[in-house]
Amino acid sequence: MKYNKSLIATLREDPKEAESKSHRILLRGGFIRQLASGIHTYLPLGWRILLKISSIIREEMDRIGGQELLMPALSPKELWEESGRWNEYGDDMFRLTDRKERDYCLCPTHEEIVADIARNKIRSYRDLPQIWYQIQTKFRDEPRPRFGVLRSRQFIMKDSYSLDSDEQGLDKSFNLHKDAYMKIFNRCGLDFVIVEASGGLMGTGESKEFMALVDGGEDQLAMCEQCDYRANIQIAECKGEHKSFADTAVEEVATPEKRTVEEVTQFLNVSPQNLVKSMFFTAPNKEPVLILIRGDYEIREETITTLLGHDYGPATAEEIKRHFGAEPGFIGPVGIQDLNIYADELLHDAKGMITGANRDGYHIKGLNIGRDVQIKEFANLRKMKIGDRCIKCGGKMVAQTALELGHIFKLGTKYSISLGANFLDEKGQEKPIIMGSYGIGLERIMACACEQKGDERGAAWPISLAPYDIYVAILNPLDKDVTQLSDEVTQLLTEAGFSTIIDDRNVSAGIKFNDSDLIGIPIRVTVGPKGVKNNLVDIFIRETDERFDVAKSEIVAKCSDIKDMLYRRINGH
RNA sequence: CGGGGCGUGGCGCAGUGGUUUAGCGCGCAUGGUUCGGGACCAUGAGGUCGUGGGUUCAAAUCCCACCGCCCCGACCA
Repeated sequence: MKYNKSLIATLREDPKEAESKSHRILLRGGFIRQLASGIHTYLPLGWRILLKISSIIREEMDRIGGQELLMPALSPKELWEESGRWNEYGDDMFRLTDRKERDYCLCPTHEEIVADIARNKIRSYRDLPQIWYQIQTKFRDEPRPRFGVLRSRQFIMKDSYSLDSDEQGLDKSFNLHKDAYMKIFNRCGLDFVIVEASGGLMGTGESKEFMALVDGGEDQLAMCEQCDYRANIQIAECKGEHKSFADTAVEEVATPEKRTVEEVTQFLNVSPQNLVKSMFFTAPNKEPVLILIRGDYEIREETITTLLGHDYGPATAEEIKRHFGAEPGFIGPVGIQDLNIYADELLHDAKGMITGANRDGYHIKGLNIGRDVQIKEFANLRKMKIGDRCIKCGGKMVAQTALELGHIFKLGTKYSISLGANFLDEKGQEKPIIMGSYGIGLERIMACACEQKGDERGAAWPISLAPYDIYVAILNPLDKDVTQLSDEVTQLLTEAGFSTIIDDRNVSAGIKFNDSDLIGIPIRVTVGPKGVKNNLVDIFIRETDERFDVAKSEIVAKCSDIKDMLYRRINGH
């Protein structure tokens, strides 16, 4: 590949829209180009990286028996109505209408389509298990695309689906994927951890996320300092301390305009632990509920989903006023008869608490949960705070930002039941297929490699992902001796199986060096007038900053050694 | 959706009512001199100043509306 005629366009200055490290590198290096918010072109360099990633994924998916297929990106509404997700997905789903006024979506994921294939093709337990996968473009109308390719509205995903006849089969498929994913991310040269995760819209079964530790990632991980407990902070559980105060009678106290925990604690000169937050949750066509959390905690929304279902959300101020006769900030559980009340387990037996009085401008003191409130269920409803104790070992919990690379779910029968994807078991009984769903974000692997391996000079691709193995810098392409040597060198390297990009531009040396650093090609071979007299070239390793003078006859051997060394570094994980 | 910022040749920016042809750096084109960490000289091409409306003798510049993009938050496989 000759640079001179290529569609490689590096930018001399940082594009102003890029703030995160990976976004800056990808844009400056000419790997991607934005077309609209959250929508990108993958330019030749970026696309070659994505192709490298794809082939690693293919190899590992094929190794666990996955069969590649390609489902359409466009899907009719009916399938999504069968599963209920036509409504559940809401504004995150791109929708469109055809000329006959039929509704379609651009698929954000493909469980429905898989279930549809399965209900037609799978008849018997003898047809199971199956693993189907595709590498395909997904569409999600994210409320806020950001960080370039990290959260975008159109992105490439490897999604696979397992079909099994029983739970043991699902466990096996799940673990096969877990192992394959570890191999994939290791081969891509990334540092990652596996954490407990939330299923979100996918379902409520077991799920794990593959998280890359990066500064400024979108997700937060909760990690125990002592043991190996790691979880997405959204679902991390923790041990908390029970607190109780003096057991007194309920008493109203004026708290004019004091609505938030902070305002009330300051006004009454108490600690947040002394407060009970009352949160009103509603869902369309379902009974609203009241959730009680101690003042020093936030609600763990995952619990709402698992406890109540994900159509529940915080009520509007209007709904609160209508139900409680008071404004948000002044509502409480006392005297509430018509609602199911759930309380965090730390409030069990709590006495002498402060909460809203259901009267504007007033709170009540002396709340005794056991005495004054009818609790339907106590549960762990609170979000972990840094410094809480580990649920497993009691160690101290810390937080770290991370980037989600992949996610594996045990779906169970959610989609097979709603879409009627059944099979006949050994006894001739009809049963729903047990499904799993597994995703990897390809662009995220690319961006993550920039975050973890890149530096102020630009990208430094792991050899397994690099768009080219070797950057041949021709320092003076007008010098016949130099071009003759570089032609010979390039031919030797190509014949030895290296992919090369040849910088034959008639520009100054500094530009070539800087571009090769920015583009992040692992090995650079410099052919210039200095070495040409002695048939010497300069070989430079981007990742380690090592430099060697090498005779023409040794170039291929040296580059092979370096390539092997770079692969060993990756596998040394 | 709330808060903040930005929109001027390909990129980064200046200009914020009146030297009538809107500037600067980079890039691009042509010719020449250079050539080991972002060279130099000369000549040249390229802009409905996001869009629409308004104010004014006069608008990139002031006012209104809309659109787009970025950041923080909300939300989120």
